[in-house]
Amino acid sequence: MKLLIIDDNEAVLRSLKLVFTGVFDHVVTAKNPQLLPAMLSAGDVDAVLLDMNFNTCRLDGSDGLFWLTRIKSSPSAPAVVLITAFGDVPLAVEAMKRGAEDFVTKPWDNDDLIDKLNRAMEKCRMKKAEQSAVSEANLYRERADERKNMTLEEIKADHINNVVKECGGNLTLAASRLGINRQTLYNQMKKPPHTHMK
Amino acid sequence: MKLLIIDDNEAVLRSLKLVFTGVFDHVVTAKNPQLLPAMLSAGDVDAVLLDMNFNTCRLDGSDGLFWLTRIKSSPSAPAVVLITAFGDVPLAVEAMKRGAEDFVTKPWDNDDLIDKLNRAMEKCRMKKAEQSAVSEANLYRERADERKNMTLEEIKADHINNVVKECGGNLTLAASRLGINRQTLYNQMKKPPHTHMK
DNA sequence: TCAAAACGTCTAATTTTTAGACATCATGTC
DNA sequence: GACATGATGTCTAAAAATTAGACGTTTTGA
Repeated sequence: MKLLIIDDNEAVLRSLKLVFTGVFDHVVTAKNPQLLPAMLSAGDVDAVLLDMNFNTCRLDGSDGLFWLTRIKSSPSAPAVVLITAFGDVPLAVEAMKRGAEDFVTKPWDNDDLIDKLNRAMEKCRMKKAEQSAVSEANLYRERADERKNMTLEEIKADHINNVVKECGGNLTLAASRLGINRQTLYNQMKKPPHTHMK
Repeated sequence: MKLLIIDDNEAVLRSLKLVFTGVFDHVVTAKNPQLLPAMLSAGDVDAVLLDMNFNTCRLDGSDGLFWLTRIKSSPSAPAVVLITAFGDVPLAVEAMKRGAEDFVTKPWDNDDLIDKLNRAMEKCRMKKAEQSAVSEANLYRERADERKNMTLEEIKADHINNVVKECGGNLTLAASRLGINRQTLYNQMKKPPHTHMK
């Protein structure tokens, strides 16, 4: 498990790092989010604990929202927990709308923060699992659409392939499952990909 | 468009109703959420504007969270926007986690609130559309699983049925699409549902 | 090591598919 | 309404595919 902690206050950074050392295998800290894209590109970050204010002129959290959106733009994005000293309700709501898993205010409680990070990662895993289930299901939908324009010969060849694969190459079993003669199965498999008879 | 407004303060209720009359076709108000399940059962509510505190002894919003969860337990749940005078960040975050589309604090701005309701409904529509797309795609996945255990004869019959349906019953066209002789298509369709040859 | 199962191949009988032809029926276009 | 175009239902005879069964060899698993 790898955690990225981004906060412009060095004392906070040290303190947070201490909290999470032992909880995460790797804890990486950074004083500003400029290097975030590079750090995420490796794809091995499981969670990001992100402060909302970096630009001392802007304490409205828009920096944090910007980087949150940036992090969450990837489908393999890590869990993101936002942390801020100047948090108000509208900011928290906006952050949640943009996909943050949690939003906490300083000062924080160590155990509570650990708990929130764990839950955030779990939630993020769930979201990803759901998303991949969706894309997988969509593949099936696309296949069904393609089937509509297939010739009977192609459908047969396709199904034969599937069943043979399912039977681990056992042609006798596959023929039995398909309800056809073993010889016929041989013939069908000997055919070149697209043979238009006559 | 139908809006449900739940708030224990009658003055607030009247005021909110005024705001949304003209924006929604129907605006129904209630002083407490006890009747919510009954009001939602008709299924014609598009949005709920829900106050977080009804029990005067408990101002932590737990009542609101309870009812939020209750409303969102149905797959056809309406959009929910929470409104509270005692809102803090943790409560707002928890509400968003539980599926609220938005969370606003009193006092409110009329135009802003209208805007938030509209966006909430749009968001809710998007969620539902996504959800129904998922279930539809899952149907296709199930069909593909069933196909695995089908006989070649059954697969052929199934595909023939689909293509014929696709061609609106035009057998000549269907035969052409299937890449088979018209006569053959007649023969296949004349077969009783399950004929195991010989 | 040994038996059961799978493989590859063959044959001859059976069944299916095919192209083509033909008259009839529906379609919609002028 | 007349007419052309395309779909339908049916037939034939040739071509092609499928079938059960058989046989020796190879794999597999106990």
